[in-house]
Amino acid sequence: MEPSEGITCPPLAETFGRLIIFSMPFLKDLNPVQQEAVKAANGPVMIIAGAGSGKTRVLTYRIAHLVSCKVPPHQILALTFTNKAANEMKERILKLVGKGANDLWMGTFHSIFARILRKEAESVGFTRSFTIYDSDDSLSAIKKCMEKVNLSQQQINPQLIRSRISGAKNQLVTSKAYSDLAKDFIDEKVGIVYEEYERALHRSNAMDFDDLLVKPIDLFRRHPNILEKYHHRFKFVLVDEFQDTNRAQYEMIKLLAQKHRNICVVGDDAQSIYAFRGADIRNILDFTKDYSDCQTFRLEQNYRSTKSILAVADTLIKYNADQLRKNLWTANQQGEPVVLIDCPDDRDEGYQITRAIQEEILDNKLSLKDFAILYRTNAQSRSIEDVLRRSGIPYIIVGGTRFYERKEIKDVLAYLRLLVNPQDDQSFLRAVNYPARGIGDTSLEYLRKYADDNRLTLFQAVFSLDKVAGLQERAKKNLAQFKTFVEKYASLKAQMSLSELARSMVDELGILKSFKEEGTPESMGRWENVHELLSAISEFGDEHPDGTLEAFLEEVTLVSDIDMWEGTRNTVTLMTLHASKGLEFPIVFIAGLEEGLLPFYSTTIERTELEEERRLLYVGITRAKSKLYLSKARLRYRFGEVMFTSPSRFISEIGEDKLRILESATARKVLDETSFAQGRNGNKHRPSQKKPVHKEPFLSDDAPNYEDESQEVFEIKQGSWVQHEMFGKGKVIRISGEGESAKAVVHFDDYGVKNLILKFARLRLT
DNA sequence: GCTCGTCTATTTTTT
DNA sequence: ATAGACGAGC
Repeated sequence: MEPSEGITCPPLAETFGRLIIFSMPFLKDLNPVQQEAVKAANGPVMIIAGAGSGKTRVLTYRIAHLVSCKVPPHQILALTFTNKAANEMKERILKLVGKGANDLWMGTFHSIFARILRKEAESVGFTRSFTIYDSDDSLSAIKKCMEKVNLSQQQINPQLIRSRISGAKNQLVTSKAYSDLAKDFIDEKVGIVYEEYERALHRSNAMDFDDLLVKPIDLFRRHPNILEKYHHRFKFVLVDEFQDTNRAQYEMIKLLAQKHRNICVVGDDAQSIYAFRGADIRNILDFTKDYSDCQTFRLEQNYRSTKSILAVADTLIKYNADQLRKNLWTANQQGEPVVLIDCPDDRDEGYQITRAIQEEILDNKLSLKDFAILYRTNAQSRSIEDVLRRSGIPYIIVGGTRFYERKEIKDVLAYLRLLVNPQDDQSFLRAVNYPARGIGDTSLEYLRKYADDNRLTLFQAVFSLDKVAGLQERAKKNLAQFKTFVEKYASLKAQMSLSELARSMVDELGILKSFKEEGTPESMGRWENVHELLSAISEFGDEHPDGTLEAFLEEVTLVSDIDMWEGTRNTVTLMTLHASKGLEFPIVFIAGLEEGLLPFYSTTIERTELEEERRLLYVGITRAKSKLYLSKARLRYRFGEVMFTSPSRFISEIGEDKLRILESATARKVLDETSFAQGRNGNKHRPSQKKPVHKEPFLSDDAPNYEDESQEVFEIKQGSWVQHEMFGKGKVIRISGEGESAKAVVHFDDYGVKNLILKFARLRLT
């Protein structure tokens, strides 16, 4: 190993002490271990950071420390898991060290290496305008490859093939090696498809997500001079969420850091929740072997949660056999007990959560953005949404059907992608007959045959239509028109702004018009989505005045759901447990603690998978700052059928002594509009003899808030103009019911018609 | 080649 | 429950 050239104020250990005092007054904000972790600038460092232990703070201060020690920011590479994490960190560093932070190389593995690959594309046999295929694109490419090698989708599920290929890539197994190693029928076939798939990608000048990690490793191994260049460039490498790295990512880090050995990884084995995607906890263990001189720091003080919450988390995670020694503790208050709400069904679960939110808001002066509702599967959001919507509680959902994966969006993007890279066969297939141009499967089959025989891409094949056997004259004409269309906009690309280009193209395609003409609610939704895409493009143009179409497309393919969530709007947030990683909320609900759902399983479950489910719940629990609610339903609709459920094993692992259990059998009746009035006669829903945690302003006469609000409620009638906290101004169309169960149908100027329960909606007259 | 109707899987989790 | 895939008929 050569001596590090990264630091211009050597020897570090001696000078740092003084430097810090003058240039880093902010070190005071750190506890002793955190300070040590920040100051250990040279050599390999591993930081085991428990949940809420100030991990991000240590990472940002560490980088700020390097910068204040005269390390040029562009020599620092920080790899994160989401764009959101990268941006947040960058902002925090900006505050600490000023503008220089803009030169940091900070981003997700995928975006950083996409950037490097664009620069070096030629060396791996691609051009710099290569397309990035998302999992959807890979899947359809794989289907095409299966057709080509005469493998029917009935024989092997294409999804299975995709996940095998992806798994192989994560382990750095090439298609050749895969085929050579194949032992059984399925693996043999996967190997064949894998090889074909690689050829297809290459021909299309496209890479899938996994390639963004694999190709750079290839590049560095084959071209030591290029690796040398990046060694020179990145003298300090930091990796966040190290527990979620896979084999390929680990190799990559190793390659990049092998010269200077200034590698710092931060992670928490207890929060590893992406093993299903190839993340390998062994990376944490291997790190200490590969870097035997590494310094290890353990951040064990939790600054986020109450003692009650942490005790629940700790009890649970102890059931995992695979874990590193760690002792998470907090100096925070004991706090309120963790609540488990036991509900008759999933609809009631939604009611109970909604009700608890309303109580918390009234009792503790909290606002909507203080609440998060977490669940295992996206499908669970529906029953909760229904109740929130009817109660007039604004909410936002992170995830679900991703915006950029919607069909209409991908259709438009396919055109934009073709303008950049006409060789992209997947985009070609998507665009060529949308909107319908009379180019059907048969014609495309002829075209594909010709392209295959002559080793051309589909777009290249369109240049010699006369040589394509079988094509009807009409199909030829239509294909030629399509070609002209793409070429026209490809050449306009240089002359128009991004948003002008997209707008005029969408216009000429008549996409918006046809959605509007169709007029169904679905097509109007699509119309809105395409509009939103166009505004996203304009916005991108405004933010990056010289941003290219390539850059926009790349950003769009590499965003995650959580990246788009700002967390600033005053609404309740709903998301999956996975998406919640790295976030925190004063009050957290985790719904659906039932066997099969959390832990999730369909048939059997391996121990390792079970442990991952446990970690997943652990992640959810440790998001909560002051109060945590768990909930379960005895009946749940799944696959459109009512299913009996049994309580999650995690509940008994946590132990009932650590939980306050609320039985909601009668609460449902209380909330039901028809019987609401009787509900106030001491129809308490808590069987517990303990004092209820909260007053029950909605159920008892002594609730002052209710009196206050009812005054307003009385004046709201049909035709009134009202103001809602979230929906803004609107006009009351109809009032139904009376007293506490009175409901209003309101037409809001900006949000359309909403059905609200007056008591909860907090409408004001305008 | 297109459209309508039926059938099917889909409900893990994601860059 | 629902959207996408697939097949039959126009």
